[in-house]
Amino acid sequence: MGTRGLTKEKIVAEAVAYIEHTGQPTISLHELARRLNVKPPSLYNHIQNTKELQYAVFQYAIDHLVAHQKNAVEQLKGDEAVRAFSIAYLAFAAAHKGLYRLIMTMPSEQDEQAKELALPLLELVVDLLSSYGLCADDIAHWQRVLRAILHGFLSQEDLGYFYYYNSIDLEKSRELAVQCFLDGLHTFLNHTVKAEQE
Amino acid sequence: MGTRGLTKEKIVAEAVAYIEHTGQPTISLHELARRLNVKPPSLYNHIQNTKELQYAVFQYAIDHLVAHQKNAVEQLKGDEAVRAFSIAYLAFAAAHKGLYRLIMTMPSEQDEQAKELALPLLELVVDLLSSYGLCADDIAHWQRVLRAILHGFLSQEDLGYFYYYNSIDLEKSRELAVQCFLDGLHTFLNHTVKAEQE
DNA sequence: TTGATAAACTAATGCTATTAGTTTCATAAT
DNA sequence: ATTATGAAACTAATAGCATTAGTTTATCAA
Repeated sequence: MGTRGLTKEKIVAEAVAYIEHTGQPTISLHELARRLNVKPPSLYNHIQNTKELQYAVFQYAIDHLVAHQKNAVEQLKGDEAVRAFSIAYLAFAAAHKGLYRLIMTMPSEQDEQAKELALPLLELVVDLLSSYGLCADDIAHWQRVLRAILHGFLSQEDLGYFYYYNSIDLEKSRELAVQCFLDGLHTFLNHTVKAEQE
Repeated sequence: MGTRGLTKEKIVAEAVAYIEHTGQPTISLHELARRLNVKPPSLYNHIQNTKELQYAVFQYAIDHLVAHQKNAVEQLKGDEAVRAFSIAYLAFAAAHKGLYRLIMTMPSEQDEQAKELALPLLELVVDLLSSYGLCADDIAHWQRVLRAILHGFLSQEDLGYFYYYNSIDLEKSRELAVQCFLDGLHTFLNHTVKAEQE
């Protein structure tokens, strides 16, 4: 009993390890305590509640996703950057199922704190689209579209909605989805340019 | 005590009413029993477990969404149909937050039963894209893309990921997303036609 | 050596779902 | 009319979850 070198960092690390291993986005305090050789209430000496733990893991997930994405688009611009970003994004979700599931279930409309934590991801996509010469508003719009496509694809996949037509190549669908975004963006840019010339 | 005219239908109806009212995708048996003036274990005379209840509500949600969508695209074809479908889809999610949340959290990769129930929705989108002259495989791909965009948009919105740049018109983003899909599809069709002519 | 503090503990509460075993009521058969 | 059966309610109990209150222990500084 007494002091055992438990810290918030170790708790979060163990939670992350579990989530990475199982693919589930959460872990119960019971299971977490068991793995740390401690009784559940002891965890409350280091964390406020499960919410705070979730925030910490969410933070970790976002940080890693953002680092992963930054690395993927380094030195790239335009379509090439968008393509690299998309491929990396989808790959991250596949490699870290539990973490991505957390990212895609965690925040809620009212939860300001969680949304703050997710800001870096948004900024990254804004940067990604900055080389197309769009105005700030349009960057905001297209940022939403790109994220909707990528996230929507992953979400449907995860939910099993793409299970039907199983035989049909998922990889090709993904490429088409990304190409669709680029073609849609190009068409928009052409129209915008034309409109400005008149 | 004794018999009170409780049925599975009434239970499901009450669960649906709660979900529609609160916007939450689930209801606890405790709350459900309370609303039906019954003790929680009594519900087990009519349902197997919460899973079965969820299936029933999910079924209801899918049926209504499909009916709503069928009605929206009646008589329409091509881009007009896609646009009407998209607008109606997004409107349904807004009007039935709880039901759509259930649709977007319920099935899981391993749950064959839930995925069966969702099939009509898939078929609807396949029909929607049937007038473009795509081959079966390409319909399957583009069906995925359209659903990814619509669902991804709703999901991000619901999660609060579009909260930033709050001032920027959500409605316009939605229109851009749908237009993006159509432009992407048109570009794809042009390329396909060209390839066939060579 | 002592005393304060941090960090563990036990015990208990209250929320879930669920099961076992019991009672009651309505209906069908005598 | 009476009785018996089965459906549908009940009570009581179990088990898993988060959480709180109150208690003990170990470490570290005075």
